[in-house]
Amino acid sequence: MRAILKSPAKARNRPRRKHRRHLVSRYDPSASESDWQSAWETADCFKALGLDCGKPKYYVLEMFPYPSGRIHMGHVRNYAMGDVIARFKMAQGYNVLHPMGWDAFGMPAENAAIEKGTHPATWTYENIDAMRAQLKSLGLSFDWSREFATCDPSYYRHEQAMFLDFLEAGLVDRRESIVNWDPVDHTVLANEQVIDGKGWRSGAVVEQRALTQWFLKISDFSDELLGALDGLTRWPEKVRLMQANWIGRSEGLACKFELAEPVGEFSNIQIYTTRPDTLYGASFCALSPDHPLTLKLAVTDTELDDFRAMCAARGTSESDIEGGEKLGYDTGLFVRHPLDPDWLLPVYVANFVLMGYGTGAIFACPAHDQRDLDFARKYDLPVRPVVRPANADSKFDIADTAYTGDGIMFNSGDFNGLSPAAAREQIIAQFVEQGRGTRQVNFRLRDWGISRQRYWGCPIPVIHCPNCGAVPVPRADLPVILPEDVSFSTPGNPLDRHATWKHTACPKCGGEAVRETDTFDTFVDSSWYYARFTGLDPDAPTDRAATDYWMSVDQYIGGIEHAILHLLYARFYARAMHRTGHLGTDEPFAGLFTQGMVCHETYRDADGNWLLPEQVERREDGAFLKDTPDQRVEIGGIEKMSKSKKNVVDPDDIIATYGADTARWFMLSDSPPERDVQWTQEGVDGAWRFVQRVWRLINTHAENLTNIKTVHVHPDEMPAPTLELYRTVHRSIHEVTRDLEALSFNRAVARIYNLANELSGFSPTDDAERAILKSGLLTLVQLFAPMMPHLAESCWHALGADGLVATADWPQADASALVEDSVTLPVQINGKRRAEIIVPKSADRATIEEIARAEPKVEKFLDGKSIKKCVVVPGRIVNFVV
RNA sequence: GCCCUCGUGGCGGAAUUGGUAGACGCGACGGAUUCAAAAUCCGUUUCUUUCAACGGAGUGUCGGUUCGAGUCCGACCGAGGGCACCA
Repeated sequence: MRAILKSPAKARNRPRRKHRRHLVSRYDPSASESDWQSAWETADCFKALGLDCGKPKYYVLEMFPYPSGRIHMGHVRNYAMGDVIARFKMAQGYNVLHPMGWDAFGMPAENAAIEKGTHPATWTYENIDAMRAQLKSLGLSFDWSREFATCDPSYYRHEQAMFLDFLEAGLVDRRESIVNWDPVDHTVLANEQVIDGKGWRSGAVVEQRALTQWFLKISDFSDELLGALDGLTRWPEKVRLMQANWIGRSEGLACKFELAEPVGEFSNIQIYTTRPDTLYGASFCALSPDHPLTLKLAVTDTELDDFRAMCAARGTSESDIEGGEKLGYDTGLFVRHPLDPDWLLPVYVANFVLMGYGTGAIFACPAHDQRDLDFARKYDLPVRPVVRPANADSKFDIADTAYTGDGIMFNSGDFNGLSPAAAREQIIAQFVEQGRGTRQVNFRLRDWGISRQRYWGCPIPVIHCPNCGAVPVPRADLPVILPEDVSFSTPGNPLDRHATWKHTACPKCGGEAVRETDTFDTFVDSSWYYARFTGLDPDAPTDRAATDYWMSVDQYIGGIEHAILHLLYARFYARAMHRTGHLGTDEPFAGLFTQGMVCHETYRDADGNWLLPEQVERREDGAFLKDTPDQRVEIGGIEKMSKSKKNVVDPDDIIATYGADTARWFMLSDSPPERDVQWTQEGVDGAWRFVQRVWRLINTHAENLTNIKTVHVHPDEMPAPTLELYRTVHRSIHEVTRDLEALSFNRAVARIYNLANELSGFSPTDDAERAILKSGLLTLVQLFAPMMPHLAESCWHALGADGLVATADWPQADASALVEDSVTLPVQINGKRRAEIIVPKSADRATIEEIARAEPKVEKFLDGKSIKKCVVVPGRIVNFVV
C-alpha cells in the first residue's frame, strides 16, 4: 500500500530547510532501537532476580509460539501486551519473571520434511533462530537465559520422567478407543483435521478405527476442574463458562430396565437419565451401536451388524452435514417399565446414542426430547406427554416440537400435579430407597488421548514386551531420544519403520521387545512449560523452591482459541504435577487475559485472486492495482490476517519502515485489547506521527532543561498555570497507572496523548516553570516507556536523566494534586442540563443549592415555577424538579 | 437448535458506584507556513431547525424503574463468537 511508497524512511532522507526555528531532526528508530536493545542486554536488566531478593514476585507469561519461521502481527500484539505488563511491574518494584521459549514439536515440521526434504530438527531450529531475531528486534523484555524449545531432549526428558510418575500415580491408562484414521497417511487425525469426512492432507475418506491408545485421566478431575473455576476470578467469564460447558456436569438417575427375556448374560439394560420425571412418557429404549448388548446381538444378526457398520462409516463430521438424521434398528427385544412391570417397551439400536456417555443406553421420552421425538415420528412410536405448560389443559399434545419447558406433571400416576423438578427429586428418592437405582453425576469431559502416530513429538517412554506387556523405560535409560536417521519418503510414522530404534530388549525379562512408536500429543509439551520456566533444574522437571516462589503465573496472555484445550490440559497437568510432587499449586494461571485478533481488509483482483495489501493502491475513487493503476481492485471484508487470504502485513517490513515502537504503540492504542483490532495504514501513520511529535516536544525543550533541577515544590506554593500543569501530570500518573493495572492499554494511550497535548501547550518563562515542565516531560516519558521503550530511552537520555528508563521506578502520583479546590457542577432542570456552576469542593448541599439558584440561567428557567424538589449530589450534579 | 457477548458520530473507541454523552485517535473540512509540495502548526467536525441561540432531537427499537438511564429491568431487532446428537 501507499505506506511503503511514501515511507518515512524516504522522507527522512530528504534535505531539510535551513531556516526552521527549532531545528529538530526526526527520530530515527533504525539508528537507535538496536542501540537501546544492546544497552539493556549489557545491563542485563530483564533477568529475573533470585528467590531471596526481597521484592514481591510477578510472573508474566505470554503463550509461547510455534516456530513456524516468521512472526506475524498477532504475535506482535500478544508480546507487546505482555511486555507492557512486565516493564510496568518491574518499574513498580516487582521481581519480574518474563520468559520465552518455543512450542517446537508438531506436524508442520514433518510436512516440511515431506515437501522439502529438510529434517524436522533442522527446519525447527532454523525457524527458532529466525523468529528469535525478529522478537529481539521488537525490544521485548524477555529473560532469554531461560529460553528452551520443547523439542530439546533437555526438556522432553523431564516430560518422559513425569509421565512415568503419572503412570505410578495411576493417572495414566492404556485402552482401546475409536479414532479418526487416515488410510493414506497412516496416521490418527484429530477431529479438527477431518474436513467433510476426509483427511485434511491426503483427502482420503477417514475411517473410524479402534486403536490402543495412551490416556491421561483428566476425567478423574472433572468435578475439581469445574469447581475450581469459581476461584479463577481473574479469568474472563467467557473462558470459565466455555470450560464449564465443556466439562458438562449433569445430575440424574441411573437405573435398570429388566429385559422381558434375557439375552445370554444380559438380564437388564442399565440406563442414565437426567429426566426421571418423564418416565411415564417412556416410549422405547435405545442402545448405542457400540453397546455390549448390541455387539452380542450383532454376532448372530447380520442385518444389525450391517447397521453398525453404516453408523461407523457415517463417522465424525458427516452427521453434522446431514443435519443428524436419526436412524434406528429394531432389535425385537422388549424391556419392562420400572414403574409398571406390565408395560413393555421396544428396544432399538440408535445412531444418536453415544457409547462414551453415561451407560450407552437410554430410555426415550419423545414428548420432551427433540431427538427422541424425531426418532419416534420416523419409526411410528408412541408420543405421550407428561409435562404440560402451566396454562395448558390435559389435552396438551405434541406435534413436531418436543416440550422441554417447565410446567405441571400429568399422565404420571402419583406424580400428577407436581412440578417436574419436584417429580425428579421424588422419583430419584424412591428409586434409591427401593434399591432400584442410584443418584448419579455424569460429565461430558472424556479422558485425554495423547498417542499420536507421529515422528516429531516426545517419544512415549514405554517398551512393549510379548511376555511382560507394557513396561516403562527404566529412569536410568531416559531420555528416550528421537533417532535422527529417519526418512519421510513413505507415509506413516518413521519410528515404526526404524528397525534399530524400534527393536530393543525388554527391561524386565531381557527378551526381544519393541518400543512404543507413538509420540505425545504436542499439547502435553505446552501443559507444563510454565513450570519449567521458573527454574531449569537439569535433574528434575521442576525446581521446587523456584516453583513455590514463582507459581502461579500472575498474568497469562494469549489467544481465545486456546480457551478450552490448552487451558484445560494445563489446569489438569498442574494438578497431576501437584499430586506427584512437582508443583505446590493446582492452578497454573491466576490471571488470564485473552487478546483479540489482528484483522485487515481483504483485496481481490478481477479474476478473484487474493492480493497482498502492498499490491494495492487506495485512491479516493476506490482501490487499484499498484502495478497497473487502471485495474480496479475489489475490497472485501475485514478479516483475521491469514496467509490464505493474503491480507497480511509483515512485522519485519513495519519495523524496518517505522521501527518497533510505532508498531507496538499502534497495536496497543485505539482498540480495547480483548477485542479484534484492524490494522490500517492510517493507524500506523498516526502512531508514527505521535512518535515524531513526542521527539520534537522533548527536543525543543531539551537544551533549556538539561541543567534545570526538578526539585519538589509544594503545590500550595505554585502559581496558577504551573499548578494546572502539575495537576495534569499527576492526574495522568494516577490514571495511566490505573489503566495499566486493568490492562486497558487503549485508555492509557489516550491519557498519554492528553498529557502530551497539555505539555505541548505549556511555554515556561522562568526556571520554576522549567522545572515543572521538565518533571512533566520526564513523567510523560516514563508513562509511555512500557509501550515504546526505545523512544523512551532516547528521550530520557535527551533530557539528561540518569541511567535507563527501563530500570527507573514508576512515578508516584501526588495525592494532594488530585483533589481540586473547586469543582464544576452541571445544573439540571427536570433532568435537562441548563447551566454550570463552579463551587468549592467542600461546599455542602445547602450552599450548592444556593449558588445554583443564584445562577442567572437557572433563575431564568425557574422563574415563575414552583420547585417540587432539589437533588444535590456534591461533586456530581444539581437537579431541580419543577 | 442451545449458550454467551456486543449494538454509542463518517470510522476505532471514551464515559468511576445510575450524575455534563462523544475523551483520545483516525478521517474530513477550513486556515497558516511553502515558489509548490511533503512535513508541521492552528481551528471546525453527533444530527437538526434557511444563519445563530443559553431552540429541538440523540447511545439498535419499543416500553418500564428513577429527580436523573449509554449504564438497571422487560420485550423485540441486528451482529459476532462458542457448543452441537452428552440422554
